[in-house]
Amino acid sequence: MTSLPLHERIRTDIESRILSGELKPGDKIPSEKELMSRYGCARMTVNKALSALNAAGLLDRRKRAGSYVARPRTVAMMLDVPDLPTELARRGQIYGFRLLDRRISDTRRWREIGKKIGCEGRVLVTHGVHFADDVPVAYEERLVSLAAVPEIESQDFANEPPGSWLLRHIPWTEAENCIGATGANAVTARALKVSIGTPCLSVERRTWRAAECITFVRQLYIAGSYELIARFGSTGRG
Amino acid sequence: MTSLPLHERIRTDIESRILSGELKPGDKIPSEKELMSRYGCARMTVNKALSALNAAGLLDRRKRAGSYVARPRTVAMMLDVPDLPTELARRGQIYGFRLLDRRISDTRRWREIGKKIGCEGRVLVTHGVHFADDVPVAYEERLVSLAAVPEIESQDFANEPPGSWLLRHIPWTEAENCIGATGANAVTARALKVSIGTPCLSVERRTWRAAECITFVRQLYIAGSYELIARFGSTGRG
DNA sequence: CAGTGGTCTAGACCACTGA
DNA sequence: CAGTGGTCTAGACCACTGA
Repeated sequence: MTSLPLHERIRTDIESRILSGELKPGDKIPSEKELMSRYGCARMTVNKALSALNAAGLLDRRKRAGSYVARPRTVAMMLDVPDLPTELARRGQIYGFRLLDRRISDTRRWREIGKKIGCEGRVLVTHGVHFADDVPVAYEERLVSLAAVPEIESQDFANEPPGSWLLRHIPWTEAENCIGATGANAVTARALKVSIGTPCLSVERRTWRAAECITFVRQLYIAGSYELIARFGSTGRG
Repeated sequence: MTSLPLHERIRTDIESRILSGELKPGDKIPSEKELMSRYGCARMTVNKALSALNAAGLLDRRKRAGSYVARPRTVAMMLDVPDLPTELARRGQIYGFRLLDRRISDTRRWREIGKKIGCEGRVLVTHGVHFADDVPVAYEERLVSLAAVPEIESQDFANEPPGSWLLRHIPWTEAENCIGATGANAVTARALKVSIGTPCLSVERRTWRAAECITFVRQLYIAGSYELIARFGSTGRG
């Protein structure tokens, strides 16, 4: 039981009153001045605690009016998007990747490539299959902007799939995932060694670094082989 | 061009050097003392900027050693989990719900119910179908703990599906989603008016309020009818 | 106009930990 | 042991905005 810093104790104190329902949405929180005297500390310390609760979406703070318990919003959950090799290693399975196809395209010739990745220029296009213990689990199509990541042109992905290479080398600032379901088509069914129409979890992700698009990836996971976990909760401060 | 607070300017200044690649993973950031004199400000101001970058995962800070540009990590994304009626209204579609089945079970008799919801006692069990413009989009099985939500026993869900009723009445503090794909079975295929084996997006969610389990829901969305969006980015501070 | 939160200062003490 | 970051203080000025 290591003693928490004071601003953390103030934060969790108020947080637990909100989560327990003792403080309801719309209720007023005491002003910083009042909390100063209640906790016997400087205003900066109270401010740090309330600012954190504000950033976490639990409080609405307005000048002159004060701090109020926020109404619950359209809830956003934390979705863990692990690297597949890392995830399989955690499960004790052996990861493998087979590159099926690797070429360089140009969005000026192939319009649909530009639509997928969302930018113009030369693009590295790869297709491959992820394996767990030599059994196919996912088919992957990936586009990488060579304007943003010129170094990737010299990679052969013999030891490491493109996604893991990117994760290790290229910092990114924004990403968007689109998650759905689909049936395997002729190409993906053959690559995954399943029959056409087999249900698959589809994850499409676009990644940017400071407004410059880096990569688009579409992964198809055979139903049952892989699941995404999303959590919401006060315990999520790893 | 409203002038940003100083700590924000320091933050974005360093952030942009990291994102541009000028500062690479592992590079050392000047100490707070040095940044104080460089920006001509107090240490608290520099600290606020660096702490924010640390919280955002862009810096690793260690005592005595200093602050270093972090290696990009496996990142957790924000997953929007909207209420289905709300989401369809946003798209301009008419929402409908048909209750297929409603009964009360007890986990002491039906063990598999207790395993799903993760608690003991009397449980309201419903099955239903969500419609968009009178077309089925999702099949739903829901369990609600009557110990946690006794009021729900008197609801008939004629005007509102159980999920929306819960969202409006019961605050929750923790939730876990499990997202996968599956093929429709005989029961769900008939309810959704699709053929058996049709790919579906499966979303299972358990919800708790301060360690007390509230509800378990499993929804099957017909492939293509619904997608989940998850985002990550510095712009996500709505 | 008066109370609130946002920001900032110029100090301070401390725990930690790598040189 | 010396430099670093974590925390905290006791002030201050200010912009904002609802009573």
